[in-house]
Amino acid sequence: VSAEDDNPLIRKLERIYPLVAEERAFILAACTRRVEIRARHDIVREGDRPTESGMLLEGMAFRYKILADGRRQIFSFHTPGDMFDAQSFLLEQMDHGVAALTRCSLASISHRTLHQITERFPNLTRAIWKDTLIEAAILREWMASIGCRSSYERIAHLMCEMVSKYEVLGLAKDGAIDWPITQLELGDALGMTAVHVNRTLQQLRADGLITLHGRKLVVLQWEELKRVALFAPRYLHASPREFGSRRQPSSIDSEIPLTV
Amino acid sequence: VSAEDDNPLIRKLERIYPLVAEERAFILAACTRRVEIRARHDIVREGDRPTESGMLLEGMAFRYKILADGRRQIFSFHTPGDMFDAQSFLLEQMDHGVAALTRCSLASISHRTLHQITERFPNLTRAIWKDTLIEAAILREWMASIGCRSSYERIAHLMCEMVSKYEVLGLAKDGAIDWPITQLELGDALGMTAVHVNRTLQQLRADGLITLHGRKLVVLQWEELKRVALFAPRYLHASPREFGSRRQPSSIDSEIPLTV
DNA sequence: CGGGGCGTTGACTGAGATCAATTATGGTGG
DNA sequence: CCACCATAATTGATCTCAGTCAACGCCCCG
Repeated sequence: VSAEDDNPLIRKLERIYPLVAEERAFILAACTRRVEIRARHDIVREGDRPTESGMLLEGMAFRYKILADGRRQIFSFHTPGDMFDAQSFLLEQMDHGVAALTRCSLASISHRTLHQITERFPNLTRAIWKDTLIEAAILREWMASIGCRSSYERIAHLMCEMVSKYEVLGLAKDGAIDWPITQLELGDALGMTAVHVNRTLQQLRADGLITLHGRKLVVLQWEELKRVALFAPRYLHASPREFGSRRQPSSIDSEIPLTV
Repeated sequence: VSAEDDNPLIRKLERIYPLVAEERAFILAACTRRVEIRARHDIVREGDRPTESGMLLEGMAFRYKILADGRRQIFSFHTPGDMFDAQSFLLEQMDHGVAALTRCSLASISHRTLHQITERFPNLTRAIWKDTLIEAAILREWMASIGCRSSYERIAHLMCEMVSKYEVLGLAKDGAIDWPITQLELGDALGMTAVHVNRTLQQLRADGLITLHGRKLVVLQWEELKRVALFAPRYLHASPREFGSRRQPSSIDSEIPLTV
């Protein structure tokens, strides 16, 4: 296992866009500075003008915004390999904050280095740009959840999304994933109150779709969960191959491999 | 007035990132093909694999997604100069559709040309990338609206946003702008029903904040509208200077020019 | 002048918010 | 190892904003 294979950002970029050795080496050399952030602490705040962009090595983080009167909206949950504030390279001032959901380990890339990448490595530039576009696509689906889906469907959909992300990372075992998200955070992410999140989770449990306790989510009925969530993973822009690991082989699956 | 000044995309990119003559010329040469689209017709559909990206010259368009059971979410409204599907350059398949709200006039840039831009014009690449990041920032604020704001605040906020956009384009006169959005579309954009949009609009009118009839929106009390909308325009990432055109000069305005 | 969107209104319903306790749970220091 | 505390989860009662259903008017355009 080389150092390159240990870098989750390189692994991610490779998944969405093949890189050549020189590009990998440049990235590897670029993300040197390491930082540790405690759970529930800010990584970047709205209004900041960062001079470097962070990349998640370990742990989970989320983006959020707090309105003038205190209401909070959470926009995304981030997993290792995510450049959660790549935008700060081109947009001087942060229009939202990023905080650690668990203890997080970060690497950072200076904006100066990112500038050099855009000057010298068009291929790498497209890869990182593409990554920011995928994030926007996920944001849109999330918005469709809040705007269109019932609270039951919303939670189911977020679970489908998180399990899919973890599977791509190889961090899901038989539909079981880490779930460090509190019910309050889940509410702020999906536009509902913690109380109603609680009742809806109980409904999902009662329906036998999931179990959830002690920061661990287990999906018991994947097909049914996807159905109720209206989950159509095209928006994740991951190659269909990457979803192949679900353990429910059937003749239909092999005939229509694009259907997830 | 040169041909360059007539191209709304160049004007927009210049606003967010200064260009040199060669870059302007390349863009100008690139957007040749013109298309006219009738109101309420699709420009691109979910599932399409475009080979060129469109740019709005005239009219208004919107992005949307329709869930499996017919519910629709509208994600954004686009004005002249917007590259409403720049993402299709890097994401092969459309995960959402784009449709014309009014009769639209488009120019298109082939993905081959965009590829050349990323190879040869890093500055231009950053400008277009930055534009896609601003769009994502607007998306996030929109999401905060649906997730956190009441329906009254939501509509007020969208109006603030649209007026601000039109002002930057020089298409707003004393708080009056084109408003070709039907109440049904407004509902699908803001996650509420047309009936409730109707009642909420009446409330905004009764409160003396706006008038709205015959595709024309007039803001009567800009400060009050911003206040109830919790409008904090940082997320638009336009230089504060660009909001200076509001016709309410006061001593305070000149002392604190950053306050919009 | 007639039809189809679009806007408007009223009555009723319901999903989810709010308020207020009570019960786990997990991390900490003695 | 255990008491302690803050945070998170859970439960019940009540309320309200917004959805649903249905009807009707208006206006533009063919």
